[in-house]
Amino acid sequence: MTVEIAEPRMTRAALRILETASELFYHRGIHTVGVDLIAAEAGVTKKTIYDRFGSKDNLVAAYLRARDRRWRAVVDRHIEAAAGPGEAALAVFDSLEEWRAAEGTRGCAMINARAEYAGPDHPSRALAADQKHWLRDRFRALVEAAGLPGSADLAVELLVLHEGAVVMGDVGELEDATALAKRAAARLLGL
Amino acid sequence: MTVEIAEPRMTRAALRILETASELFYHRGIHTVGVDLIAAEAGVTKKTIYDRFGSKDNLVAAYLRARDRRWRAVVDRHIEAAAGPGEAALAVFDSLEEWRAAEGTRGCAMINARAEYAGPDHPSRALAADQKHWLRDRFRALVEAAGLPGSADLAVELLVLHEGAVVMGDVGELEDATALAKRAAARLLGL
DNA sequence: AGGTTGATATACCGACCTGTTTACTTTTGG
DNA sequence: CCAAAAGTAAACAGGTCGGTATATCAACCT
Repeated sequence: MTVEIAEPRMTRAALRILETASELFYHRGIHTVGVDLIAAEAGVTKKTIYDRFGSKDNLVAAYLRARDRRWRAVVDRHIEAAAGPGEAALAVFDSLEEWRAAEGTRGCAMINARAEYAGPDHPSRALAADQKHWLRDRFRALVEAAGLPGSADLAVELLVLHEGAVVMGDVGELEDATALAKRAAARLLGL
Repeated sequence: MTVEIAEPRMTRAALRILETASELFYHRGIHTVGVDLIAAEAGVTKKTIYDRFGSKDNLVAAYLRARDRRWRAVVDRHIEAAAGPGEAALAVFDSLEEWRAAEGTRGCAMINARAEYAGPDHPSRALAADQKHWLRDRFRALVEAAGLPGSADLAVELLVLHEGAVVMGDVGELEDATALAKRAAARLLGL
């Protein structure tokens, strides 16, 4: 159930558009950021945006997809750098801290996009499901490799902890939520 | 740090407005629901809405506040019905299932509102912080009453689990996420 | 009885937002 | 070298949305 969207031709201007749109969308929300603002901020005309991306919706989808790709790369890097499968599962929580330090603390872009576009047809729905399933499968593979029983359930538990940490890192000034989530994950894994 | 908003006079029409607005806001998102739609759906004119609530922002704040009150009542009922403090902490996860069965599965209204209104001044920010702090404090009191050490950290861990369960109950077709979160909470509590 | 209050009905305004169009200039690759 | 592709510039179209104005009607409470 992978999600496919027609990839626009990524010219230099298109890259600049995507970068600034990503910044604006994530930090200010999608519906509050107009195409005109993106054009002005990227030093580009609206025509170029519509020539490259066709519609704001397509630009939003491209933003979510690109961000997802970058995030998965960060997670994978932390997993591969870990000493063993158990440590790798915990390292995912470290990747969250690194990701947040670099990207900001406005929660999960997928979840936020879902909140803005409630309809069942918007790409953000499928993209978010994809992303969460991907992380759950990563957790499951690691838990299995660690030789722990009940890997399917345990993977979902880790996923829930992770998503909770993502949310609570934004709301309510609980900066140590991620560290505590990691500690809780370790106890759940018996480490 | 409680949040105060001028309470509008809750006439019968105002109640109908608030009810239908709550339904629409939660299930379709806030910015996609126009004031005209709310008026039509509630069988009320726009003037009545503005006479009662003054602005859409005020209506949104009233929606979030009312929903928060109802939710806290459900949680408290489950806590009070539990046999002991440990069971009460776990019962919060049962209250989530009841709440979701009655209200739907579009995640936390506060978090969703925060996603739509990114600005630091919007009431949803303070309201969400309030709500999460309230639940954390409930958890902390219960963990303390159960005589468990490290109650402050444990409370945050339970809160993270809870918020993760709220999110994952919506995204990614993981219906058992809440039950698994409860199981994980039990293990973290040593129950 | 009558004035205050709540509500209806309807038209309207200004701002904003997505998307298009036309005409012109720059870049770039075969 | 030159044509195709990419981008600039600026105006405009069509629609939506939050909010206001005016005039009218019905209920309620001293």
